Amino acid sequence: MSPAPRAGELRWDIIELLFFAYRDFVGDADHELEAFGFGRAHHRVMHFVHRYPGLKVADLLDVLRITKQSLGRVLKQLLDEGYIVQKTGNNDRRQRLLYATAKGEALVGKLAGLQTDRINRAMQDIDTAGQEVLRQFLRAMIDRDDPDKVLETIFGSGKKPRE
Amino acid sequence: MSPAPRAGELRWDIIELLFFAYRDFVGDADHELEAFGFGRAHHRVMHFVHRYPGLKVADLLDVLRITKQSLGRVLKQLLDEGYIVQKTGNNDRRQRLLYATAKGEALVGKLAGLQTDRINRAMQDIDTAGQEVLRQFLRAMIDRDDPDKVLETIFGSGKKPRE
DNA sequence: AAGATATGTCAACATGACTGACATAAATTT
DNA sequence: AAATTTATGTCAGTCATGTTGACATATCTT
Repeated sequence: MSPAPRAGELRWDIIELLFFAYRDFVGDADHELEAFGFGRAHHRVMHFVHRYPGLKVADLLDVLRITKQSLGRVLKQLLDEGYIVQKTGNNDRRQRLLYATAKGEALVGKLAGLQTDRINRAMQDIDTAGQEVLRQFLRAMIDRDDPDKVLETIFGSGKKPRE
Repeated sequence: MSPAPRAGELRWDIIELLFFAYRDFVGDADHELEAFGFGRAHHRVMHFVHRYPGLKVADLLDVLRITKQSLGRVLKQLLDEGYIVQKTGNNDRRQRLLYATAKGEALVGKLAGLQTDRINRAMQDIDTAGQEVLRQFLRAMIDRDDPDKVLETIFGSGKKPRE
């Protein structure tokens, strides 16, 4: 009845640190995106298309976990403005494989640069072993049931999509 | 020894891990919130009111970095449904100090329990030193210029707001 | 008494989610 | 060959949560 759930056991500190850390982490990109008239949705699409060239629309929907209607608007803008191109699939001509253009790569790189600066700053006093603990933690925070194509790459072979 | 990236290299791996880890982390709460007809906005408000009892409305606006109009709708629902109560400030009777009710604490505790389960799972193979590295990293990811009242508490004295 | 501050509220609007329905082209199955 | 399924795109409407601007009220400060 009186729940008093597990008063001493709750990880309030980590929960809060994750909130603030992620807020400021995405804030770096948000600021820059304004200048382009884009939002977070555009960033996420650009990021994964750049990192996993030739991604199918269906794969992207899986990764982002949004509906095709929602993706449609954002993707259309990125196509119209020349940040992404589509190529018809070789085996299956219904598929539209997605690739970042040079313009798209430049944008994604700029945003990743800002976020990398923050990460490097936060890691500067952490040795190599500590950095590996960090990766281990972040990977273990991610659901592994029903992984999408990107997570399969991240977890499956350790093979990296780009250098 | 994973090669520490040379200057100029981008931290694609960490950027991506943060995206997926945070998505699944907040996903735990999102799912549960649906049953209450609430969203993330309600969760954030409940969390900080619970953790920092007697928080002023203005402080909450600072922490959440949203406008009072946006907060207003969410806060009104939480007040109407009895998850939060307001008390007039002692020194300054214009202030409305916010407190979680038992009902509110139960909800926040439940959500924190779900997230704590995930954190514990992710930390199970990490020793105490590693866990401290983790906290250090997350703290270093947060902007420290212009800290709000909550961040002052987190950074300022190390004094914890609750057990 | 006048002004500043803390809060609340009305109205309008933007973004990025959602559901449901339907269209087209291409692949697959019968 | 015809029927069905799949991959994608699109129209229309809704919802949640953010925004700006204007204004009201109570209370504190000067």
